[in-house]
Order: sequence, then structure tokens, then C-alpha cells
Amino acid sequence: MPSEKTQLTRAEQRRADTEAQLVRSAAEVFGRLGYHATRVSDIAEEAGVGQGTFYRYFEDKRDVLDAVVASMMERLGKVFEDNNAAEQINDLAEYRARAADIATKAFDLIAVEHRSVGFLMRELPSIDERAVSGMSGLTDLMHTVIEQYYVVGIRRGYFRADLDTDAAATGVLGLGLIAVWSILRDPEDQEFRRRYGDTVVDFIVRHAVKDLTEVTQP
Amino acid sequence: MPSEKTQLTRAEQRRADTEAQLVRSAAEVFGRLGYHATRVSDIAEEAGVGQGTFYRYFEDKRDVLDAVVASMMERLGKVFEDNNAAEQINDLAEYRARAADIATKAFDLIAVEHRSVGFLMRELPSIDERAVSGMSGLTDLMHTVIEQYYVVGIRRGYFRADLDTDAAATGVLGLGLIAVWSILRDPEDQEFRRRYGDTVVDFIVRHAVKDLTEVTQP
Amino acid sequence: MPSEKTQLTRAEQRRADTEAQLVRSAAEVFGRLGYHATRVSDIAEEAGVGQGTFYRYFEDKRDVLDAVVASMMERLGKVFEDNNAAEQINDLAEYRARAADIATKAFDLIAVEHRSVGFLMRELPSIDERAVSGMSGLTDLMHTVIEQYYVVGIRRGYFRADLDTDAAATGVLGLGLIAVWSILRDPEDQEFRRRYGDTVVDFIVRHAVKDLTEVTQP
Amino acid sequence: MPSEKTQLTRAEQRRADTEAQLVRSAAEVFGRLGYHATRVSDIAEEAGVGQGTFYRYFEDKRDVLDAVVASMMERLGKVFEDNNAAEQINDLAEYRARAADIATKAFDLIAVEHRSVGFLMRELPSIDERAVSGMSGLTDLMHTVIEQYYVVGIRRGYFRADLDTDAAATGVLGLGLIAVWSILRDPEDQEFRRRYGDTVVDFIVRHAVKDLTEVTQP
DNA sequence: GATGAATGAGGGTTCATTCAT
DNA sequence: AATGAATGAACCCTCATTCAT
Repeated sequence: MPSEKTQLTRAEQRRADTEAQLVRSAAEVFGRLGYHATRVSDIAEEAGVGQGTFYRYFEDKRDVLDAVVASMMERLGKVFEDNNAAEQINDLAEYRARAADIATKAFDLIAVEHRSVGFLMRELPSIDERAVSGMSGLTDLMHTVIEQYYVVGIRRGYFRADLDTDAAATGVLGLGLIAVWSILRDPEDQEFRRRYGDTVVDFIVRHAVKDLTEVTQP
Repeated sequence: MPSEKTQLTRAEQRRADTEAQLVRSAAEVFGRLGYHATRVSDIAEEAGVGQGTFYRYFEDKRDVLDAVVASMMERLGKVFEDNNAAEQINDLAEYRARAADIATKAFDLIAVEHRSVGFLMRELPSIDERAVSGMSGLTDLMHTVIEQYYVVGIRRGYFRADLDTDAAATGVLGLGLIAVWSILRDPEDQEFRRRYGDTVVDFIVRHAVKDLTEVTQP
Repeated sequence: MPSEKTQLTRAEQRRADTEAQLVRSAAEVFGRLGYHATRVSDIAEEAGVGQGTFYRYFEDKRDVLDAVVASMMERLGKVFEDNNAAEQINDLAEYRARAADIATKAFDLIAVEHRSVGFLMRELPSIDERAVSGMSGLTDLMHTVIEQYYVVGIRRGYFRADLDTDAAATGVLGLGLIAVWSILRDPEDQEFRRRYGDTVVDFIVRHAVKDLTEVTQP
Repeated sequence: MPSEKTQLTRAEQRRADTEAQLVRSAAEVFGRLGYHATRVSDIAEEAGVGQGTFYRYFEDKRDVLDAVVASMMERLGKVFEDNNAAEQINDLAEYRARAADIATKAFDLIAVEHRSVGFLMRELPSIDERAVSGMSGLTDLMHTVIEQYYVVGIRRGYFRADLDTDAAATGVLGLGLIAVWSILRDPEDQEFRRRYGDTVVDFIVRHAVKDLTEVTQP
């Protein structure tokens, strides 16, 4: 039985290709010029199609933005899906290792994707509510995943029971958010990324442990 | 002997009034409609003057933005200037009290000024480099002040000596930054502000102390 | 095998038509209202297209002026190209006939084209240096052609050798220039044109001949 | 008995001074920027008065132009008034001397006043009918004066009787007009002025004399 | 009388969107 | 289906003119 993909007719395939190309081009140009300064003709030109063609695939400029955001979110979301595995953590050492691992991977991803991420951070909030809501899905997911780590940690006994897991998860998001800003400022500064990664893990672990001797005596 | 301020002629005073009114109006309308959607005529109308008058005081829309940002920064900056007093902290208890105090005041200020702050956070990055640089001055100041608290804490012995004060200060900024986002989402939720404030102080103190017994035994 | 012109695609042909139409309309409206008083919308309306269309073909109002001037110069220049044949003149009688012929034709052309010519004379100098330079090409050409007639006349012996051909050519241009002004004042006055034409020829011939008996004894 | 001038009250004198200053300033700025590009505020600033003051002396921008033109015409007209003395010429030699004298003086005047004259030539025709009519008075006067020289010359017998004095006077104006254009192109080129002056006199004299022996045998 | 701040009509220009080919 | 020429609403900005001080 053929997969759904191969069931596409030749024409449907071309349509999908053109649409994907337009989304890629829009992302590229939005990242370069910013959403407001980008003209529909810029996107069409970048994609190598006529202006009219753009309107055969998207309602308007606002519409392609949703597609761009969705596409970026999908890519960024994968990192967290892969690490959505709080249950596998059995003790503080494993937690610390996992936290350090996620921080490193996330920071590297941001550095590599700084054009896309920068666009998301800088431009979306200025466009409209709906634009941010596309991003909110991701932050909400992250908040849930982070809080889940706290819940598991408390249940398993390596985190203190009196944590405000909601507020703590928010705090961790903040520690990550400022990392994004810092990395966007200077995507090349790997040394800061490493130092800051260590500090973030320290912030999180020391905040959550029952007894600092667990931390101070390695 | 009259102060320099009162030496302004009647005409000069009127000019200054009109300019201040235009900046206030611009802030108001930018906050309501967003920078990009705001027309110069909106600002003029809000200020109760003709469009031409706007151009007697500002080069263009971009120009009044600088004035708006500067004016907001001045107001927001005062909170930190008043608390720029790391040297007065003698022990952990005082530090904790001061941190809690700043968090409370800052969070309340953000809630009250959420229109201005929201505008700054949402819009500035999408406009241009210069717009953000106006804000960067404030964040740099905050970073410096925060780091100073760490330095003093280490010197006075109530903070552990192996802190990366730069990275730690960045983390604290992040803990604050996410608070801004959260508060902007729902400026009325005082309960979260209180809870999150406590959590932030916990994050900071537990991260910095030498020995958790200092924290766990009140 | 089709000429290059017929190889234009349908679309290219339409583009060229629209551009030519815009230039014609601009010339018409500039002539009627003057350059400064003409709005881009006037030109577009005259051409029967939208304002936006104008900007698809020309940078701005200044840009279409160049096209208008070039088009006018091309038309006016043809008269002189056809008469650029000093070498064919063998004696004074032929010269006189040729001068009279050119004067008549030129004066008639100016009378017919008085709208265009008037616009060129009246408006160009007030616009900018570049506008005039478009016209200067034509006057320089005329100066050269006229001087050439003098040079040939001297070489062939029917003009006196001590002529300052440069200054003389300038003078002839002046005799023509005032004709333009006079004709523009009253394009209908054919009688003056005839009388003045005779006088101009008289001026030129009597100034250049060696011996007035050649002139006074027909 | 006091002259009319001294009967002006102090206030009237100041008013006249300010008005004269405004006209001078307008002439200066018109000459520098051109009529269309000149703003009323430019004139006021140049004159060292407020914008409002301008409107206490002139209806509008168009109004001050009339004053500027009138003032320039007055100055330029004087040269011809002084030489309006055809009756004093008794023979061809005197005529030639007078013509050469006027040409020299006029050319020098134009070179000195090239700013004003250039403005008149370049800008007036592009403004409106009335602006040119201010200049037409002068050209009409010149035409009359020139024609008068012809009439006298014919009556006294040193010019041939079959001259079309109207057309001839027009031609002389043209010979002068092109001189203006040439001098404006390069006000420093005294050599051309001299050469061209000689040629103009030659044009005129040889065109008008009965017998070239009068001209060719000095 | 002098001033210059305020005004707003007017015109240039852009660009998202439509639609005939 | 693809195109890109055409469109005109929208908005910025200028500056001649008015008028309160």
C-alpha cells in the first residue's frame, strides 16, 4: 500500500513544492528585512515566482506569516519532544546531566538558528496577538515539560516537596529566555554559552534540592 | 532668585508643554495601536494639535519614538537607581529582604506601567537597532547593579566565592524578564506575582549561598 | 525574417505603448499647466491610467521630464539633420535660397509646435541644470551646423575671410532665438514671420558677403 | 522746503527700510534657489525678520516677486534710458561708435548682474504671464529705442530706406538676447564678449548701410 | 507692529491586492 | 495555473498662510 505522500499526483506535488518554497522564501526575507519592511514582491522574487502566484497559495502577507511561524515552531519543538522524558530520571545526578544536556543542545540550536529565532523573538510580538499565540504554544509546551520534571523529581524524592512547581517552571523559562537574548546578541560567543549553561543548571538544581550537601559535595 | 526653569519665557514654556504633550500622546497611541500601525495623524489628534505641528517638534515618526523611549526609560530607571545600594547589605537576611523588596516593587511597577512596558518589550525590537539600544542602556544598568550585589555578597562572605557573577546576573535578569512577560499576559494576577516573587528570591538565594542550612532553617 | 521591432511580445508591445502614452500625456499637460503646476495625477489621468501605473514607468515627475525633453528634441532635431548640408552650397545665391528655406521651415515648425517649443523655452531653465542640458545638445548642434556653413562659404570664396565664424554663428542663433520668442507670442502672425524671415536672411548675407554689390544688385 | 523723503516719519522710514530689505532678500534667495524652491521662510530669514512680518508687507510670495522684478527692471532700464539719444547721431561713424559703446556697456552690466539677469531669464517665464509682462515692458522699450535709431538713420540718410525697421529691431534684440544667454553660461569669458560685441556691431551696420564701401574702407 | 507657533490642504510615493492575458 | 501590469487607498511630509500673543 503506497504511502499518502506517493498518492499525490504530479500536479499536487508541484503545488506542495511551490508552497514550501514560498514559506522558505518568506522566512528568509522576513529574517533579513523584518516582517513590516518585507513586501510581497520580495517574497515572490526570492521564491522565483510572480507576485500573483503568491496569492494563489496564501490569502495575504499575514497568512504566510502563520505558515512561517508554524514551520519554525515545528522545527524548534522537536528538540523538546525528544527530551520530554522526565520519567526516565531517577536521581539528582541524572537530572543534572539531563538539564546540562538540554541547555547545551538548546543553546546550540538557538545559535545555529539565530536568524529564525531572532525573527520570532523580535518581530512576532509587534505584529498581532495571533502571531504570538503561534509561539505561545511552544512556550506552554516547554512550561509543561519543565514542570513535569519538577513533579517527577518531587515524587521520586530528589527535589524538595515545598516547591511551587508552576512558578519554578516559569523561572526556568526565564533563565532560558535571557539565554536566547544573549545568544542573539552575539551568536559566536561560545564561551559565554558554556558558562551560562553551567550557571543555569546550578540555579535550577540548587533551587530544587532538599539539601545543599548533595550539591556541594560532588 | 528664580531657578533656571522659571526663567523660561511664556513662549518657551508653551513650546515645552506642546512637546511633552506630543511625547505623552505618542506613548499612549503607540501602546494602543503599536508603532507600525500608528499614523502621525493619530498622534497629533491624540495630542489635540494639527499634523503640521507634529513636524515642528519631531523629524518624523521615528524621531518621536526616541523621545518616547527616553522618557519611559527615565521613569523605569528611577526604581533601580533608588535601589542601587549593594554596600548597605550586611548579611544574607538583609539581602533576602532587599531582593524580595525589589522584586515586589518592580513587579508592581510593571503591572502598573504594563502599557508602556508592553510596548517597549513588544515593539522596540521590531523597529530597528537604535530603538533597542535605548532599552539596552537600562538592561545593562540592571546587569551591572545585580552583579554588584553579587560582588559585595562574596566580599562580605555571605555568598560563595565560586560564583560566575556575570552569568549569575544574566540569570537574574532572565528571572525578571519572564516576570515581565507573565505580568503583561495578565496584569491583574497579583497572586502569581507574589508566588513568583517568592520563587525568584529562592532561586537567587539558594543559588548563591554557601550552605543551604542558612536557607532551610529560618 | 521579422525585424527586431516586430519581435516584441504582445506584453512588451503594450508596455511600450503605455510608456509612450505617458510621455505624450506628460508633454501635453506640462505644456498646458507648466511643469511645476502639473501633478503626477494629472499626467496619469490624461494618459487614462492610474497614478500607480505612472510609477511603474518613471521614477518620479522629474524622470518623465527627461523622456519628454528627449522626445521633443528628437523631433526638432530632425529638421536640422535634413539641412546639415553646407557642402552642397556653391555660391551666394544658393546660400541665400537655403537660408531662406531653413528660416521658413523652422519658423513654420515652431509655429506648429509652439506648445512644445514654448514649454521647452519657458520651463526647462527653471527646473534644473540637467533639464537644460537636454536642450543644450540641440543648440550646440545648431551652432555647429551654422558655423559649418560659414566655414564652407569662406573656403568657396563667397564669404569674406575675416569673419569670426564662432561669434557669427552665435549671432545667427540669436536671430533665430528671438524669432522663437516672437512666434510664441503670436503663433498666428504669418506676416511677421515672412517679414522677419527676409530680414534675418538679409542680416546674415550682408554680414558675410565680401562686397555689397553682390547683394544690392539682384 | 524739505524733500519728500525727509517728510517721512521715523516709522514710515523704518517701514520702507524693512520692505526694501525684504525685496533685496527675496531677490537674493530667488537667485540662489529659484522661485519655486524658495520658501517664504527663506526670504524672511535672509531678511532677518519673522515670517509673519513678510505678510505685513506683501500679499504673498507671488506679490514680492513683482516687487523684485520691478526693482531689477528699474536698475537695468537705466542703461537704456541714458542711451536713448538716437537724434544725436549724425553719421555712420557715430552710429557705429554708439552701438559698440552700448554693446560693451550692456554686456558688462549683464556679466556683473548675471545673478539677477539669470533669474529673470530662467525663472520668470515659468511662473506666469504677469511675471513676464514685467519684463516685456523692458524689451518693448528696447525694441522702441532700437527702432528709433533705425528711423533716424534712414531719415538722416546713413541707412538704406528699404529697411523693415520693426523686423530689424527684433533682430537686434535677438543678437542681444543670445549674448545674455552666452554671458550667463560663462560670465568670466571677457574675450568672447569682446569678439561677439564686434560681430554684433558688424551684423547691424552691414545690414543697414546703403553701400558696403562705407564699411569696408575705414 | 512684529513674531513664530499652529495649521491643514495638497501632492508625492508606496505597495498590497486584483485580474486580464 | 502562472503571471506581472494595473490599481488606488493610504500615509507621509511640506510649506503658504493665519492669528494669538
